[in-house]
Amino acid sequence: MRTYTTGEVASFCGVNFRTVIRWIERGLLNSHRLPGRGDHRISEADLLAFLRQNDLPLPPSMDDRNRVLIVDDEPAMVRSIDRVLKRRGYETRTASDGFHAGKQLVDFAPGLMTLDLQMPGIGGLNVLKLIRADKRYASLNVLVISGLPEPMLAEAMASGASAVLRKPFTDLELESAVAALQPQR
Amino acid sequence: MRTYTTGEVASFCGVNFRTVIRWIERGLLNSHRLPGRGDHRISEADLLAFLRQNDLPLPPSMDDRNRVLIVDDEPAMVRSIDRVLKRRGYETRTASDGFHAGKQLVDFAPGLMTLDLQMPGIGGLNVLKLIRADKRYASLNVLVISGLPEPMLAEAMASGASAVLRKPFTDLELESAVAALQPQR
DNA sequence: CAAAATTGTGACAGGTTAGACAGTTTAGGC
DNA sequence: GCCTAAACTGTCTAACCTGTCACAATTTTG
Repeated sequence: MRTYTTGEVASFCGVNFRTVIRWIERGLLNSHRLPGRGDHRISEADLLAFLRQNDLPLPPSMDDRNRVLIVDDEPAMVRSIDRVLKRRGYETRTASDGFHAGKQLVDFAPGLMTLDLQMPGIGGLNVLKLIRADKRYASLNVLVISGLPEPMLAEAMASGASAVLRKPFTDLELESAVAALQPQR
Repeated sequence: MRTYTTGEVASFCGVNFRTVIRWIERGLLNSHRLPGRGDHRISEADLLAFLRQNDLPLPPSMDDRNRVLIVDDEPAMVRSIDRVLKRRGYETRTASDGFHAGKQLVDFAPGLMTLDLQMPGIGGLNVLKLIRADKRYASLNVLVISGLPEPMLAEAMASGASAVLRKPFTDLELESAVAALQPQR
């Protein structure tokens, strides 16, 4: 389960971290503390409870589990992945080029992105590297899907892929690859 | 997303903070409240909706007319445009590929985008078409900048460019092209 | 047309807390 | 193992909240 620091909670709520600590001291928000400096760590569940209790808006990043962004330039492949994931209850969006991928990434705020390495133009590996260079997408899972040989897949893992899936794959293999990446909250 | 306090909204609108609270109480302006003292926090979207609804002027930081996104794959050209526009008081960001352009478009929410047609990968014309296919960017001005021959520029206009600027151009030509596109609100 | 009622805004007071600052320590990244 | 960004504590100030009142502008009524 993910935990948040006081600073993260503070920025979610648009307040100073000092205020978050006061909420904790007053018992409004649960936390546990690290030895050492006594850092607070707030579990996602506690934060969610607090936000709901006070009618505060959820940070979009906390609701992203259900959203999958499918990035692939072959329409047939997009449709195939889309069908499988929709059937499993995921909310999906698709992008078939780097521009759309970047746009959807911010707009849609997916929790998971499936990424074909053979993208026209920018290339899937570069998209992956750009994402990993941006802290805000640190928690985004990227499932690289490709028919390229093993060394390329290994490079993708080295560049920050959360997992890779070799083409061709069965529906079941896709489903389990995606399920394996779902954070257990 | 940024949030504002009643005091900030009050100073934007030139009224007493007490009045802002009354607007909220009357349901004219949405807000959520913090535990503790019960401070109001107004999201940028809610504030924007309220200001538009009542024909109030936008604070400069929320006014997208001040923001220009420069999209060009040649670093020298980017710097040149950037320098001219910064000097005129615009807030600028740059992108040198489709992916970044898409990301900045959502993140930065510019009022104007300068776009080079010869982009690596996706191609500027396609970027333009994608933008025009998205209703949310209907009010975004796109200034196409290119050294390509007339027929291509005409095609850009047909694809939704707000204006075109032929390379090479002088600083003054750029300034007036940008100024001509500023909507008079 | 004038007086009265209504409505909206600002001002003041009293209570409470969020934010800023300074000084210190450490968790996390390389 | 080192370095930096980010966390902690304590304190003070500024900002926010509520309630009430006065005043001005607008609308209604006589």
